[in-house]
Order: sequence, then structure tokens, then C-alpha cells
Amino acid sequence: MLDLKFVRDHPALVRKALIGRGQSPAALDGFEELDLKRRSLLRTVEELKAERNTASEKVASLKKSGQDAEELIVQNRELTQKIKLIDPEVAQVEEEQSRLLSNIPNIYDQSVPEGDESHNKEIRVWGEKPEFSFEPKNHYELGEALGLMDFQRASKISGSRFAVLYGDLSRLNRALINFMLDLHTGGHGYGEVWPPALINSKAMFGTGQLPKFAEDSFKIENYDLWLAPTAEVPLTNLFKDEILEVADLPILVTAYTPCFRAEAGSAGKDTRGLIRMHQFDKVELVKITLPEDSMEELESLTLNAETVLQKLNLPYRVVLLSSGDMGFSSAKTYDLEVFLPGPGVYREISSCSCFTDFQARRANIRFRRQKGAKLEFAHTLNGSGLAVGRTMVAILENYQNPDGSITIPEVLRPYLGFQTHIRSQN
RNA sequence: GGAAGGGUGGCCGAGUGGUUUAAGGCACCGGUCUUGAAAACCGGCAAUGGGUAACCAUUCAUGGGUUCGAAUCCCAUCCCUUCCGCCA
Repeated sequence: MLDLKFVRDHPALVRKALIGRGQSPAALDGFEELDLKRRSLLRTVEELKAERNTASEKVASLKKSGQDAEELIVQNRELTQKIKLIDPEVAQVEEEQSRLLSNIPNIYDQSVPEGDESHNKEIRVWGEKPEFSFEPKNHYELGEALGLMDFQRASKISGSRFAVLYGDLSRLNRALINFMLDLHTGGHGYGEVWPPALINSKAMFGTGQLPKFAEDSFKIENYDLWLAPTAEVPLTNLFKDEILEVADLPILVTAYTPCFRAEAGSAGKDTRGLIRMHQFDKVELVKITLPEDSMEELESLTLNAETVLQKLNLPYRVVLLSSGDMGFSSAKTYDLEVFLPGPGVYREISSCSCFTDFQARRANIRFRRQKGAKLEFAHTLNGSGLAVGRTMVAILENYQNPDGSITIPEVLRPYLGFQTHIRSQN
């Protein structure tokens, strides 16, 4: 959420941000009018309240000295009637204004290229694309041929966009989670967290999933709970309504969680394979930082995620998203795209974003530089480190052999009893 | 799910209708004292909104209600603790 005063003082900037994101600036319509209305109503009602408060004190002192206060009491009764008419009006205008405000996206950083996704900017490319003496297969062809990846049975249990993994692929999934967590908690200095997977509406609002993107998540019937679409939500909201010690910043946390997404609006996209699931595993990185450090911290967070790909020796590129392709809450986003030999394309495997104070204002995450100093909003960042399912996809496709077996990347072997290959069970 | 107790500022905690403009303590900041520090003493110290400002309003879990006036009384909801029940 943007600061109300910021929107009031810089309507042109907010307008530009909306247009740059390919949205209609109509989202701002009525803001100024509402703001003026709210302030004028507030002045009126606050004056009445002040009058009533003074009179009430007089009643108290009159009664104490045994004098008659009936006249004042009658007068005050009338004041209260007036106040009761205006108060709901104030509440209504405030609600309208905050609804409008909570639907306005973050202002994006100056370094973000303007335009739609065709303006995304390739920042760097890492690794060599593998050379094959044969036609490389897609991961689902490989997985199904190995007899270790099953979409048919998954559809019996749950439906489309779910998968069942067996044996060595299930183990590979576990190995990847442990490898990623060990890497980030070891060398990269993140604290490991095991958070809830069911999240209440307030927390979903805090990171920006609500109110605008309710249809992207699964809601639990009869409860004010949602299936977490990403560990960004529980990890960032760990610090909701807290005043942080400046000495503790930056705070770095990581968690493995299952993630659940409704994938509404992506009908027909990536219908085969593990790419776009209703349920997938992800190791998430979250940072809470000082405002002046956040953009630098985004660079190091992105490198932390890249390290996973480098250790797995998977070719990838880093893309700086354009203003039109970025998420609602983000001020700047790098996507990591891993190369997939099957379709022969780069696919998103991590998204690393700096949210400046946008989430912190919604979630009320603050800090104080010194005792007595004003409270300030912290900056929040997050990135996938990495999406586990898509990492498995990348390994299957990049490490495939002519016989359909998969070579296990060196760094994962300690997690798999030093096994070197995944082979067909038949 | 049942019963009981509770939710007050950064933290602890007093407070059952009118100097509560939220006592007191801790922590923190400034000062006195000291070679320096500690201790002691003095002073300061909530957030949000409105206002050029003086200042005003709101906030004691949340939402309603009673009243001239609510942290305090009433109703509903949420959360926490303890005990019981159920249970991986």
C-alpha cells in the first residue's frame, strides 16, 4: 500500500506507475475528491466532539459541587445526535478511500524498463546449454517413461494440475529441498523457519495477495483461512505489527513449504507436466531490511538464488522485469530463467523482488533508528530459492541420457546415498 | 467442543462511570554528581489522523449498544492461558 499523503502529494507519479504497469489510471479516480471530503467531514465532527468533551467535563464539575447540570446535559444530547449522523459518513468515506488505496500498485524503481513484457531486459547469462547427440525429451516424457511421474492417478485423487511422484523422483524432490535449505542456512546466513501453510486474511492482505488477487488462492470453506500461495506470506508476516530492533536488520529467513495456487486465468497454459501445478514445493528467501539497503539486498538475494542453479550446473539467465510484467507489490523484480532443453526455452524458476515499504505499510512492519526516533517502515524482499518442482524439471531435461536415464548432479549425491543415476524401474 | 480466567503504551503492570489530559515500574535519552563508569537524584519519553500553527480528535483485542460522559456497564465476535473431552 502506498502512503496516503504520498498519493495526495504526488498524483502524477502514481498515475505514471499505473500507466507503466499497463493499468488504467482510472484506479485513481475520485481519490482527491474523497480525500477532501474525508478531511472536511473530520474537521466538522472533531469540532463537535471537542465541544462535547468540554461540556462533559463541566457536567462533572457541576455535579461534584452539587449544582444542576440539566441544561448542559440536554445540549450535549443534541451534540451527540449530530455526531452520530456524521461518524458513519466518515467511516464510509474512509473505507472507500482505503479500498481505493489498497488496489493501487507499488511505484516501481527508476531502473525498471518501461513497457510490456517485450521490454524485459536480459541482465546476464550463465552456464553452457547442454549438447545432445539425440533429440532431448520433455521432463514429463522422461518421468513417465521412468515410471516415476504419474498424472493419471493424480487426477483420480485430485484432478488436473496435480502430480504423483514415486521412488527416486520422490527422493530427488526431498534431496532438492534439503540441498537448498542447507545452502541458504549455511553459507548465505538465512535462519530456517517452519511456518503454517494456512494463512488468515489479515496476513494475506499484508503481503498484497488480498484484496485484489483473491481468485488466485484457495480459500478454506467456513474458516477465515487460505492455503498459502507462497511462503512469502507467512515469512514476511512473521514480523507483522512488530517494531524491530535496528541492530537486528537485515533479517534473513528461509523456509521450505508447499505452495497452492488456483491458477485461475491460466486455462490451457502448461497443461502437461510439472510446470504449472495447483500444489508445488518451494524454498523461499525473505529479507527485512533498512530502506537505504534494500536495492543492494535485492542483488545479493538474487545471487543467493542463482547459487543454487550454479551448484546444480544448470544454465540460466537473469531477466529484469519491465514495468508492465511486474507483480502488484513489487518495486523491482529479477526473474531467474532456467534453460529447458526439451522445449528449448528459458523458463522462470525464481522471482526475486524488492517491495520497498509497500508490504511493510500493509503489514505494519516498523523499526526505530534510535530510542525516541520516529518509527519508520522497513523494506521487505523475497525470492524463490528455488521452485523445487521446476528445478526437478530442469534436472531431468538437462541431465538426461540417450537411454532415458538421468544423471544425478554431483552436489545432490550426498543426499541420495551417493547414487549416480535415476533409471527406469522396469 | 465444554468450563474458568484473561487481552491496557517498546516491555511489565495499576485501574469497575467524571482531574485517566492512561498511575507506577523497567528499558531508553538528556542533565547533575564522578578522573571515567556505576549508583543516586532531576527532567524527558505512545501511536495514528486533522490543522500553517496554537492545538484538536481517535486509540485500553475487534465490532455494536447504554450514557451528557465508557479502559470501566451490556451484547456479539476473535485471540491467549489453564483444566476437561476428542485426536495425528
